[in-house]
Amino acid sequence: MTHPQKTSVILVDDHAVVRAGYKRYIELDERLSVVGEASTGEEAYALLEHLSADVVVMDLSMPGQGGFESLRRILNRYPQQKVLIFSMHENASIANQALRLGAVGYLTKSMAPDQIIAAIHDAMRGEKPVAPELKSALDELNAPELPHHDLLPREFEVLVMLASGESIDSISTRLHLSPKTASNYQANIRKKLGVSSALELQRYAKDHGLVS
Amino acid sequence: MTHPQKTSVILVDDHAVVRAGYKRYIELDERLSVVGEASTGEEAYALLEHLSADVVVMDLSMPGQGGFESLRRILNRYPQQKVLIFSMHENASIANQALRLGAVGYLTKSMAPDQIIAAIHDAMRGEKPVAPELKSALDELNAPELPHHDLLPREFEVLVMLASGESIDSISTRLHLSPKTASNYQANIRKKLGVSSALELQRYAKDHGLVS
DNA sequence: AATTTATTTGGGAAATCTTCCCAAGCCGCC
DNA sequence: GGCGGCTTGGGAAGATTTCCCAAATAAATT
Repeated sequence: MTHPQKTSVILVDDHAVVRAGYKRYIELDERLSVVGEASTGEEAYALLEHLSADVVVMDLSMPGQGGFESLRRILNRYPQQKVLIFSMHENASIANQALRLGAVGYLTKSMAPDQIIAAIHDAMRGEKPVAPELKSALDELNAPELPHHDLLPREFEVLVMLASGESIDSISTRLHLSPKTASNYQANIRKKLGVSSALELQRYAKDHGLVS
Repeated sequence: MTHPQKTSVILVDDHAVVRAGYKRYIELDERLSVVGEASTGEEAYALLEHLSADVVVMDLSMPGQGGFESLRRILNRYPQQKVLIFSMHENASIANQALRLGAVGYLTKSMAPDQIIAAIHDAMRGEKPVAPELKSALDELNAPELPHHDLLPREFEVLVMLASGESIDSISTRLHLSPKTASNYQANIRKKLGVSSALELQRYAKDHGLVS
């Protein structure tokens, strides 16, 4: 029997040298073919206007929020597009954000090349391949009983500001609160999360994907 | 005239798919040949016992301090070895640390493939190729009038501990100081660096490559 | 050797921040 | 209307930070 038709793939990675490696491996599988390449999210977005592909395999190489922003825009315009993130970052909270945005899977560099190929086929079959070393961390991250889930809305807001380095004074000004109130929020947040310093709080927020 | 002999290269990167890309590009240049590959620093170190190469091209892909540690060990054992760092991180302070450790150059993923090839030849010629977008930042970083250059030795030590998240208490214990003294150091450090909170201090240290 | 100079160490006192407890105002809900 | 949860901040105690200063030690200079 002749197999139906090849799965088409677009590669997005700002590293030409890396794309060459992906391509070599992907094309070792005769059921796959790389039909396009892009070196930035914007380029990928533009490319999709002219060219459709079954799967977009894309790095999230993160100069700031860049990778996420592109993912958001692509999925906004082409909600059915299967986008597989293939990131350098083995970070559950980044993976979590990407999957929430609608990526169909999240792979990491530490996976063996054939696992990556397998993941592309999995995605075509409707599965949501995730790097095995992130599976448990992801479940953990989405567990409903995490400490920060019972922060009050306002507390959460303050938490994010604190974790991104803002001072009590700046927060109280921006939120039109008395420094006293902001400080009280901080104390409550720290108690609920079980941390005792600004740096621990920042680490908590980073680990749980509340700030980048 | 027949050219002398090929420049031999060992590739070190924990991403098989990336190594494939490097290799493809490097071998497009007939004056270069990839004589070995390794997927970890340890492997590279072991490989060098059996195999010598003109240049080791190595990622610093940083699970913790891993990349630096390997670089340190390799250069300790083979001080003449030319090691070219080819990192994903366009971060001047990381580059700075690597170069101080004795790497012969620092390239980044955003460089064009032919610049990378050129850099390998540069290194063979005794030059120290550095990614152009990092040049100025590196000069900046090594400028002698940076605030942290006039910290006292002990202050510097405390700075590093503070920046990596240790509390005053933990520092005073580990350093056999009174909490009072540690706290005084903190105040002096903050004044000299012109920061006013733990997070700002951490950011300063990160930006200047004092901690990772 | 004697003297300066820089560094390390911490106390005292005041200022500032944090914590803990509590209460008033507000909003939605039954 | 009354109850409950959220937001807002005061009061007071406690802890930390800051600033100033001084003794002890080490290093450098003459």
